[in-house]
Amino acid sequence: MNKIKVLIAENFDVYRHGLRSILSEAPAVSEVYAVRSAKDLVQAYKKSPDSVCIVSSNIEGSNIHDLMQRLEKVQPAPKVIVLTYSTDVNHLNQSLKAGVNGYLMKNCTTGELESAIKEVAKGKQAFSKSVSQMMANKYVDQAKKTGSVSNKLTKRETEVLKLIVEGHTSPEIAKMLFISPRTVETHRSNLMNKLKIKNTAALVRYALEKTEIG
Amino acid sequence: MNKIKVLIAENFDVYRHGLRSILSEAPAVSEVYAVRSAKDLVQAYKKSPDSVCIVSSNIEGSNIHDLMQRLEKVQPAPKVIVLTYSTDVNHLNQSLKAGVNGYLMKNCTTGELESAIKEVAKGKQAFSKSVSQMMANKYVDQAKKTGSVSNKLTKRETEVLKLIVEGHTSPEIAKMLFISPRTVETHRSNLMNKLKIKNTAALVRYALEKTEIG
DNA sequence: CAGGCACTACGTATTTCTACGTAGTTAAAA
DNA sequence: TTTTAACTACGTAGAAATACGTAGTGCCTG
Repeated sequence: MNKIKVLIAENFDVYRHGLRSILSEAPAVSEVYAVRSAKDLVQAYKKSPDSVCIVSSNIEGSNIHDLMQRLEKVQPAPKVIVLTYSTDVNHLNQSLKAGVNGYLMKNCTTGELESAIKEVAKGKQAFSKSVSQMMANKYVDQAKKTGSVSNKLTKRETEVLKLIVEGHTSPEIAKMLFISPRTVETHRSNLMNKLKIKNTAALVRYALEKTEIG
Repeated sequence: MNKIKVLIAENFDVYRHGLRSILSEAPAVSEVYAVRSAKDLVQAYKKSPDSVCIVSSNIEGSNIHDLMQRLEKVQPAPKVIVLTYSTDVNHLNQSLKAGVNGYLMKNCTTGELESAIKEVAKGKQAFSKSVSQMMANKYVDQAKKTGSVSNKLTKRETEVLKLIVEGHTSPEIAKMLFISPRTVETHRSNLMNKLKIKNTAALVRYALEKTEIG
């Protein structure tokens, strides 16, 4: 197997230095190039489209989805590993949807990082332990929920939920959204039915812990 | 001014490498030594008690308070900068109480890191912009709250709040705590008065975002 | 076009929550 | 010892939330 070229895109100084330092010493890696922004990454990728890209979840200048599209214009199947700082489930989902090949937590070990790069270079996928455990748990959770997998909320429901989380009562929300208080309560009702939740407290907790609200 | 010795304590590989890489290149720094755990840090500190310590907020093997005490046994006024990954206000408060000299966010720049080390080496304090901004905001918030600074909750109140967050109603909580439902409502009432909060939703949000509950 | 989904709205009844009080006991602090 | 704080408990009243329905309109899709 040929040695692997790696492109790092990370706008935080310390972390970028850390990645470069570790990967420079990795035997499987031949070249390491580090940039700060999404724009620079795309530029660099044009010059060496056979690289494995390591991208920070909070990369400056783009979200993962757009970044992937830009990379795909250069080369149809870019190899991208996302490194994340948070345990935000939404971000993971978005990244997977965007088609990334790996997803590691910021606190991964040198070993995890290296093996992930090797796997992705081979065309496989790579997830850090905590991420794959989390995915497994979610899968079980979903299955438990009577099989109905997509408990996605509608726009309006999300809107209402957001206002509930912000501490507004139903009448207040009604005024804000220019709808009837009853309608707000219908939305509350539907939210709770969908989420198998029985009161406001649990609803707020759900929103803060399992959605991008908050 | 003499060059500064730096001790790094960070259990995450990438970040530790990053710090070492950056500080090795810093002109003001003469020596850099990096360890993984609190225990190792104390050991290393005994050998060079004139070092500035850079400690990860999630350092393995100790909390900040105990770590500071251990360092103080070696040398009465250890110079410690905490690097944090989160925006957790509680952790900041605990760190300040423990007597650390600096507090930086993980996403600080190379410049911020270097100048913080210089400041702390001089015996001054150093906080990253976001941290000092946040402290300023909190100060204003506190001032607004009619001067009453300590809005700490009692044990019982914390207990009740926890159960509210878990989605239990007042009657349920009453049964769990073997007290009257009215008493639970009194606690709710007191909680909301203390926190200037007007309903359950805001209470849950407060608990999840600003306390260790959840 | 028919069917499904989202959004809207209402009725009724019950439960829970919130506001604003009072007050006894106990344990710790001044 | 006096005082303070915490925990307990209750009354009354009104506001809000929850449970259980029904139903019209618009939009998109098969």
